This record gives sequence, C-alpha cells and structure tokens, in this order.
Amino acid sequence: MGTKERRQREFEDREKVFLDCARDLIRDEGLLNLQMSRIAEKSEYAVGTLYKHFASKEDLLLALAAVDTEKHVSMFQRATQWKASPRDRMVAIAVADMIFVRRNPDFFRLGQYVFTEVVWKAASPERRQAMLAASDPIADVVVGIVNDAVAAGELELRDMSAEEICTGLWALSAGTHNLVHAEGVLEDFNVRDPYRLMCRHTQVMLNGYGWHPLVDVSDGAALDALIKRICNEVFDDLCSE
Amino acid sequence: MGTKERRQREFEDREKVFLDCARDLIRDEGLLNLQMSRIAEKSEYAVGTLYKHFASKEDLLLALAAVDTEKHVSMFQRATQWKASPRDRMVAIAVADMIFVRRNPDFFRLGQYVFTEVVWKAASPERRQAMLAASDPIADVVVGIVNDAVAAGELELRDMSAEEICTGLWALSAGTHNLVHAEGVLEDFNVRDPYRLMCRHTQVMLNGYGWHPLVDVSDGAALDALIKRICNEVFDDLCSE
DNA sequence: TATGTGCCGTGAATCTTATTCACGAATTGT
DNA sequence: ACAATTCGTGAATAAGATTCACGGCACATA
Repeated sequence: MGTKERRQREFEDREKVFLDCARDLIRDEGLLNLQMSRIAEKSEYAVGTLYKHFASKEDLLLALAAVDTEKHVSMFQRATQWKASPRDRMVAIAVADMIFVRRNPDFFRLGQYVFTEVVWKAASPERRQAMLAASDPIADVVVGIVNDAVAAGELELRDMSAEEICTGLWALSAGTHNLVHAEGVLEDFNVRDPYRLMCRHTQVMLNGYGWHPLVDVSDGAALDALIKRICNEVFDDLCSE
Repeated sequence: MGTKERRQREFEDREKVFLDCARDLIRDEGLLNLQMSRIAEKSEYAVGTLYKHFASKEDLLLALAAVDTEKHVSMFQRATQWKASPRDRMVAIAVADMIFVRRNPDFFRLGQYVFTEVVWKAASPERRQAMLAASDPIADVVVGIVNDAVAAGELELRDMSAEEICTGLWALSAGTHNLVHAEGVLEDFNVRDPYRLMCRHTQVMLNGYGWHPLVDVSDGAALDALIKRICNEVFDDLCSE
C-alpha cells in the first residue's frame, strides 16, 4: 500500500505550493505586507495547515530564501564548468551573480532580511541548517577556481589562503548588493550599472592579487567583451537582452 | 519667558533618554525582544509619550542607527585629517571601520536591519531623510581622499570616476560586515580576524587601481605595522587592546 | 457493509504587541 | 482667579501571528 508514500508526496508538493504563493504575494504586494493568512487564503488551505509546514513566518521566509539560493548555486556551478582560464571563470562567477540578481530582483531583499538577527533567530534550527547547507557549495566552487589558478601557476598564494581570497571577492559581491539596495547611494554617485562596476572591481582585485593573466582594468571595451562572451558561452539561455 | 525653550530642551533630552534605554535593552535582551512598552517602562514614561517622539518602532530604530552613524562619520573624519599620504589615509578609513565595529558590536546588526525594505519603509520619511543625511559625509570624505591622490599624481583615474573607486572600497567594507555576521561562513573559511583581512583586501584593491605607492600585499608584518601606526596616531584614545 | 481507530486539515479563538486617543493635570495668558 | 492650551498618560483598540480542540476521511478489522 503506497498510501503513506502518496501522502508524503502530497505533503511535499503542498510545501512548494505555499512557497510559490508566498513568492507571488511578495512580488505583488511587497515583503512588508506579507501575511500568513493571505498565503493560506491564496493557496486555498487553512492557516493551521500552513503551520504544519513552517514553524513561523520567519521559517517560511528562510525556506523561500533557500530555494533561491539553490538556483543561485546552480548558476555558479555552470560558471565553474566553463572551459576557460581560471581567471575568466572567476569573472564568470561575478557575471553569474549579476545575471541572477537581475532575474530575481526580490532575492537580495529577502536574503538581506532573513540574515537579519531578528528573522534568523526566529526561524527553526532545521531551516537555518538547510539554508546554510544550500549555500555551502558556493564556497566549494569558488575555492576550487582559486586552487585551479594556483595549480596552473597563474596565482601565487604567498601567505594568504584560497579561502581568504574568496572572502575578498565574496565581500565585494555582497557589498555591491547592499549598495544597490541602499536608498540613494548609487544615485548620488552617479553609478549607472553597478553590476558591471562589480565585474570591473573583481578584475581590479584579481590584478591586486597578482592573478595572471593581468588585464588592463581601464579597458572598458575589453570588460564588456568578456561579459558578453560569458553571457553567450555560459548563460546563453538566460541572457535575452 | 524661556519656558518654551526649556520645554523644547526637555523634549530633546527625553528623546536621548528613550534612545539610550532602547540601546540598553537591545544590548541586554537582543533586537528580537525589543518592545515599545519595555522602553517606556525602563525610561519611566508612558507609552503614549514614546509615540510623541517616534512615529513607530521602526522609526525609533532608524533614529538609533542614525546616532551610531554620526559616531561612525566622526571617526572617518579623523582618518581624513591625518597627516599622511592619501593611500595611507584610505587604509585609515578601513581601520576606522574596524575599530568602530569592534567598539559598537550592535551597530552592524541594527544597520542591517533598518536598511531592510520592511523596516525602512515602515519608518517616517523624516527619519529616513535624517539617516541619509547622517551618512552623507562618508561619501564626501572618501571621495576627497581619492581626489587628493589624483592631485598628488599617485593615482590615475583613466576612465573611472572617483565615485566608482569609492564604490568598490565601500562594497568591500559593507560586504565584510555581512560576512562577519553571516552565521558560519567565516568559521568554515577559518578566517580568524576578518577586519585585518578587510584591510589587506583594501590594499589589494588599491594596488589593483594602480594607486601609488604600491605595497607588497603579502607582507603581513607591514600591514600590521601600518594598522598599529594608524591606531597610535589617529585613534589613540580608542585603541586600548 | 458496519464499526473502530488514528491521522490530518480546519479555522475560530487566543495571545502578543504595536498603536491610538480621550482624559486630566499642569502651565500659560489675561 | 479663570479660561485656554499644551502635554503626558495608560487603558482600550487593532492587527496579525500562532494554537489547538474538533470533525471528517481513509484504512483496518470483522
């Protein structure tokens, strides 16, 4: 009797339904106005059922962020598998980030919110664990590229570890997301395309680490060409503009 | 009759009392458990009085963050006024950030929270404006250092603007704060002293921009010496450890 | 088919907190 | 001294997250 299994499957499917409804509501009405009762209403289940799946509202938000993170990770994995030099693959990571954020405009806001002390601590330990597990592969992927560069003789670590180099690049990316979403900052700075700028800053850092082949960071045309090449060769299906 | 003025002063003093109580409560019980009624209780005023000062709880949090930001800015200003090369002064900005965050461990969490869509939009427009005004000088200060370097012939902008360079350094700093507070990431990476690492990454980026005099970023001793010198010469009173 | 058992969805009731506002005390003006 | 005004008060209200006693449904057994 596969009844138990069917029930199990139905339960899992329902979780997806709830998350999809929540995502739609956030898109349409904003994170600010998200209400548990509205998610229940939209998904045509009772509030109590919703709470069978998520320990709290914060728990649901964390689950939602974890789903996004999985998509994010899969883009990074495509970047690593690209047949190109380690340095170009590292830039491809930045480009992946750029494309992902453009295609998922709510991702950063949600991520920013769930990593907040208030929300993080209000979620269940299991969800927190799942969130961390979902983002784990990011580190592996990026550290892998650094190690490839070292193996290829294109980068000398000297007294830094591969992880420390990754921390710098990761901070650059995380910080760029911050600034993009911080009211007014980039407008004041007259920055038109912050993610292109992030790619350029990535090149600046890679040069700073002495990561060969060095590039001329002031050559905007070369940067645009590389970004375009990455879009075509790695993220063909995702770059429509 | 200076009565009006006295009233006015009392009102302003009370605002400070509320903010101090809120800060203490956050320190002792966490942002998660902050309640308006507890702030009122602790400050020995009625809840209604609290609401005479702050349009909402979020409004109060933003006011609190603005106070911190002013302290933050004043440290940056000390860094700029230091008699040293533009490059060293730029590193001093990073060191200021490091010292400030260590002395105000709740600052980042609060800042992260208030810049969240949910909180930001729930605060009054006046507070938002005040918050932006408080952080405004940061940009001026940092752009000023870049311009000094250009004027001294130590940095060529080529096709980048001073603001764009600042964006990179700012992102690095903001991102480092993120990673420090993101559960588990730096532990996994075995990063012991993330802010020292941030200073090093700052040097990496400055080298990447071709900002003279170039430094050997793998020379940890030189980095520590510079940090120590900045602590002694610029932030003497704040570096006790 | 009739009946017993346990699982699971339900949503009205509860609880927690932010927020309001009618009141009265205190102060000012005449 | 009295009216007018300002300002603090905290009980009442409102909004929304969370709970849990109930009942229906599927399966097991006779």
